[in-house]
Amino acid sequence: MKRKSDPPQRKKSRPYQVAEAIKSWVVERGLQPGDRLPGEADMIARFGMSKGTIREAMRLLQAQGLVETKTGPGGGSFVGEVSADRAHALLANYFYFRNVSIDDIYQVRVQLEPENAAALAGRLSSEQIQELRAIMARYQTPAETADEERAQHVDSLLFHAKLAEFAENALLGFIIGFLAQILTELTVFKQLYAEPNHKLWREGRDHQTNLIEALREGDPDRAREVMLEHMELARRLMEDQEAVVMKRFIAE
Amino acid sequence: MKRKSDPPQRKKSRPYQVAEAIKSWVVERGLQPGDRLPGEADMIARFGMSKGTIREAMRLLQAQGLVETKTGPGGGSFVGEVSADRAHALLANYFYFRNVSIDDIYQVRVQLEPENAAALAGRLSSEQIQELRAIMARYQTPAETADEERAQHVDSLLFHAKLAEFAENALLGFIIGFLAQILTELTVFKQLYAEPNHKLWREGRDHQTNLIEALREGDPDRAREVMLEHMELARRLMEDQEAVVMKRFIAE
DNA sequence: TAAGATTTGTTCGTATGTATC
DNA sequence: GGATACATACGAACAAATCTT
Repeated sequence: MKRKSDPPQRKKSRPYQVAEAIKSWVVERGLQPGDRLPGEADMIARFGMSKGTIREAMRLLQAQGLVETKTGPGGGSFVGEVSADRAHALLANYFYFRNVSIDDIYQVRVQLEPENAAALAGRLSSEQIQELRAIMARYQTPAETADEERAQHVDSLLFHAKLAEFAENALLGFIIGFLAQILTELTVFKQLYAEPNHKLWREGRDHQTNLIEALREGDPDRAREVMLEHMELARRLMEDQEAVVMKRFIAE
Repeated sequence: MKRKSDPPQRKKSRPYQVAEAIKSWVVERGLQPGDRLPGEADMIARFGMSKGTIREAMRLLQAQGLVETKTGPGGGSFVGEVSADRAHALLANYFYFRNVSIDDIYQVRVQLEPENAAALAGRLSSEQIQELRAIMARYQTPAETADEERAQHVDSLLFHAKLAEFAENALLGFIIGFLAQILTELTVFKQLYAEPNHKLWREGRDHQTNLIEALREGDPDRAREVMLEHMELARRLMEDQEAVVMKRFIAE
């Protein structure tokens, strides 16, 4: 398919082979998160390789979030479920050497956030609505200092992260959550949102209030509409900010 | 922020600490892909740790695609750029234990593919247009067998992957490429697209022909429109297929 | 082609750390 | 607190890959 003339294709290292074998093993047996994997000694015997090699293999899997290990009796390696945070971090690495502008992020957000809002209309429990209100409450009073301003922006991104968490479509939810995460880091570490524009910011809060209403009443069209306005507003707010990009490595 | 009462928080393993240190080192010095990292012997001296520990640290970084190593003279560890394929694979792991239906995928595609098409209108070189045509050429003749049918569907997904590759918005491009990748794997390994519907399929090809025209002429609105129709058609084609989800582990 | 130099890859034996009972 | 079971870490030697001459 995509090979020219069977290029070099170096032999894969043994830890790598072991890691692949373990993954296949997990898939074939349909193991679930928390299920136990063979211990070190066991693997040394099974694969006929040294302890170091086996350990390196486990590190490969650990870095991907696929296994977790514990020491002590009853310890060992277990199948792990990749957390959203870890997946965010691994994905952020991909963009580290690539240029992604704020506007690039909003180009995606404008498309997906309204869709998520619409899909959520009428499907949130009163507890979930309550959670959203609780987050909103944190930025009802006007910010006085630049630090407060930043904190409020982070909270408003948390609002979107919550909506992402509530999404039934895990794919849609992940992407939105990832974007909120990136914007949060940019807000905290860079001087994003440097110049507050209070009028526009108040408009933004009104959007969220209206959005919660639409979600509660189960009006998908209105939820989509409100969120779209909200995104377009935010995008305008960010207009000057450009070229500031994702420059970070995995946190975990 | 999110801690209850400073929970256990076990001490991090040494390889993990070393990996973190190396990442910071790369970030602080602004190292670029291909840049050389200290050799094993050097690190053993710097960190005052054993060879095995250092090697495990490198494996952690390797699994994330952040470093590459080569043996022999002039070999060693180098800063690596995370490839799209690797990022796809790492991300797919996140969805392994989560339910993502075909329709979930299309809910995102319907929003993003038209946007990408519009953004690309009038910005493709004639070489790029040629590449797209070359791919399309592969499925102009009606498929006779089920295998041919599948191969054609894979090629048509390659068409979308190419558009993703051409995207100037790396974020948008990545997501679209990821979805094309997932659908390709589902097509190849599961019996997705099992029942060919020739009439709808021909419509799909016409869409792509029209799309190329719109891209060449630099008509974003038409490009968006055509792609949207194309997506809605594809979504309808997949209507019956549901619950088939991402069940696989990392490939490379 | 072949030998030597350089750097990562692998092994084994031993010792230490850590959590459970 | 002590015994147990497990991962974690060290060090020295050897193997394999690859570049240079």
